[in-house]
Amino acid sequence: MLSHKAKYALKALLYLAQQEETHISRTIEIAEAASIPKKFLEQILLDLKRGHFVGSKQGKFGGYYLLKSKNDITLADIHRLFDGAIALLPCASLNFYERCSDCVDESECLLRHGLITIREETLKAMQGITIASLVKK
Amino acid sequence: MLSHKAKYALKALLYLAQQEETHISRTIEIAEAASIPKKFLEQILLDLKRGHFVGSKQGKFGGYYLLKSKNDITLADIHRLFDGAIALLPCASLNFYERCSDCVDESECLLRHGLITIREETLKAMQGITIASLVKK
DNA sequence: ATTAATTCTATAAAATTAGTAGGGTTTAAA
DNA sequence: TTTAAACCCTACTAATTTTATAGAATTAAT
Repeated sequence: MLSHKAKYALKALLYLAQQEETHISRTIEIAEAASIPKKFLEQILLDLKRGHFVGSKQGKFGGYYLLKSKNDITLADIHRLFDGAIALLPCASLNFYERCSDCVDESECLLRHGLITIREETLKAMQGITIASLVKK
Repeated sequence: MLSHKAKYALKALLYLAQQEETHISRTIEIAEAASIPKKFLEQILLDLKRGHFVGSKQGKFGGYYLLKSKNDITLADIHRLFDGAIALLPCASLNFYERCSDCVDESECLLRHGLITIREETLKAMQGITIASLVKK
């Protein structure tokens, strides 16, 4: 399941993607349009900025805008940024690999093999969903 | 990600699947073989029993055994029993459907459509992984 | 200077997770 | 019929994560 943070991030990105290219959106504007608590959204937008998905303009008349193309922001990206690994266990993860503390011999683990299969399929599916594909409905 | 409970459940089921058909496994035996805290495993086995995946024999020389065929226990089943919905949001779930409180009009939600696609693909993949397929390596 | 916006850090309440504790109940063997 | 060995059940707890909120600092345009 997605955290609220990830869900709100996606909704915010969808909002930005639907504005004109040159438009700069204020946090409060996004928050109201997408029913997201404003102060919470502030943090989320900063995370998206640190992840180089959005850019910002500070000061009066400032706000946020898409930095990457809608076609280059995938569900997998946002999941990883806010909710971490796509895989079902850290030992089956590419980007968030961690050994299981209760694992005796990883290469012999019956579970890991199956979970790597799942990760591959889920990842492919999540990479197929982009902000652009969602906006196009 | 899977919870420890779901992971332990899968490891316990894998252990049971590798025993002879007639063998009854004690909790302590599974716990030691699979490095699972015994008292925690007790709860998990009870949940598996309530889910009709395993059967039990009480009293002295009692224990647990597989109730369903290894081919009929899927990763999707165990995920749902311990970790709930397969879908990334409750509004995109079949078995754990819930409306989003921040959603104005669900039929118009751009996110939901994509998440239903993901759920369908993930579910198919997870239903393809059975205890039998994991044991066969 | 003033105003309006982002940025940053700290805090807090609520929920979830990962167990632990301590019995109660059932069964079978001695 | 007593006893031991196992499952069964409920409650509790400590730690972590999640979901925010608060308030001040910084930045930029007028």
